[in-house]
Amino acid sequence: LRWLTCNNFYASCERVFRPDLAQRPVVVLGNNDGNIIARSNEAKAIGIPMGEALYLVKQLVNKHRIAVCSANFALYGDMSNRVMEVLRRYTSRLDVYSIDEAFLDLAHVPASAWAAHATDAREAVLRWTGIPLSIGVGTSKTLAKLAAEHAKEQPGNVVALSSTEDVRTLLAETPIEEVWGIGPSRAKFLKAHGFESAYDFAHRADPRWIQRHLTVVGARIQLELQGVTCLPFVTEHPAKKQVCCSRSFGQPVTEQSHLKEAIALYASWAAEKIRAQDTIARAVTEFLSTNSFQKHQPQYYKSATVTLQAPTCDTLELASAAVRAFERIYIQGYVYHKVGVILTRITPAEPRQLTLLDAPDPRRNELMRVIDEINGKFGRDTVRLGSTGTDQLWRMKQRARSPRYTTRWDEIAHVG
DNA sequence: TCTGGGGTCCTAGGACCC
DNA sequence: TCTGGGGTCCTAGGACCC
Repeated sequence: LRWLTCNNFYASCERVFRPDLAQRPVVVLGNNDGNIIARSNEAKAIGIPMGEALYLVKQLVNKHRIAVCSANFALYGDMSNRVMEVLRRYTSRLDVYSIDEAFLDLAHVPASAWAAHATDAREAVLRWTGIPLSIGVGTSKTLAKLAAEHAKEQPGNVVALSSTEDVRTLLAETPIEEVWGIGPSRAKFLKAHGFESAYDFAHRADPRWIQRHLTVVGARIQLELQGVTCLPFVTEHPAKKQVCCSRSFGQPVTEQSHLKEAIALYASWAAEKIRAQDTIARAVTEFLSTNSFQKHQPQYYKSATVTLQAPTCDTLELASAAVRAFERIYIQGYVYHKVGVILTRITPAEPRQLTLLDAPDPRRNELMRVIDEINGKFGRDTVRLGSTGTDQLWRMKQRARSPRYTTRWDEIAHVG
């Protein structure tokens, strides 16, 4: 098994089309340009913390001439697809874990050739996409991932755990909280019982005791660290069981009509997502909240769920259900910061459970198909519900988004 | 002035079925 | 004296991931 991680993926994507950024530290901001969600190595070295609010590090940004980019997920998603396509040449089975990580099945490669094979793949991806990778090789997903993390600091960015001695050394120098699946809560618990390193956990902890206190999840992590595969290799990802669309507003919102516009828009996006995976949803949850960072202001968070008579992927039905849920929980007088729509109880579009009394209108399916086709061709929201508003003053801010170089003809890179 | 947006899995408990 | 032994579906909350 081999684990791959793209290095500082979002920052690397920005650099592919902006060679002038190669010599400068780069940070990428989350939606609304609020906080930092990706940093180049140089930005990390300067001491910009992950997740930090931009305004709190403004002085460092100015002092070191750090390039600041708004998030451009259309670009990152497309670059990710390109990286994965190159990787498919180096394995018969690819498990795409996230936008910037994947597992390759290396069953056909002997341990002695792991490092050379990984270096070949790394060079091909760099040459053909411009994206640098770190690669770790191990006999379980958890070990491969640990090796890849370690590879970020090694020259060549490749680490192969080819012998039990390699594994033992790496585990011994890895603090328990750096193991995949051990978060703050489990790390605290394990340390309180004297297990400080990944090695302690893998070889000194009693499996029955782990099962009792950390459930089967903890038991699997321990076996994985011992080199025993417990996590499945996933080449076909099943449809999402839950789909969420939410954004914080570009400015504080008090008008009920503006909240409804945002809810209708997010419900429309969520509906598009479930149609894209050929599914329908039966339950619609709507939530709204004030800004929890504004501690002096009155706070309110609430969610409500509407269950539909029959599951659907129809934008009009889902948007209307979301607004109904909203009307049950909305209270006038608060300054709102965010709303979101979550679709659950998702099932395949066929076979479909109908209601006893209403026959579905086939024209609605056709309408959705046409809307998706138009928006796919001419860009998101080219056709949308009137209830999503006209001026949309509440929309998020993105002051410095790079062009969508690879997915929009009118934003393609110019040379010369 | 200013603080992201998505997901998954596991367990326990309730309601219900034969 | 004694009162079964399996299941499913759903939800909420916790923990974790990128």
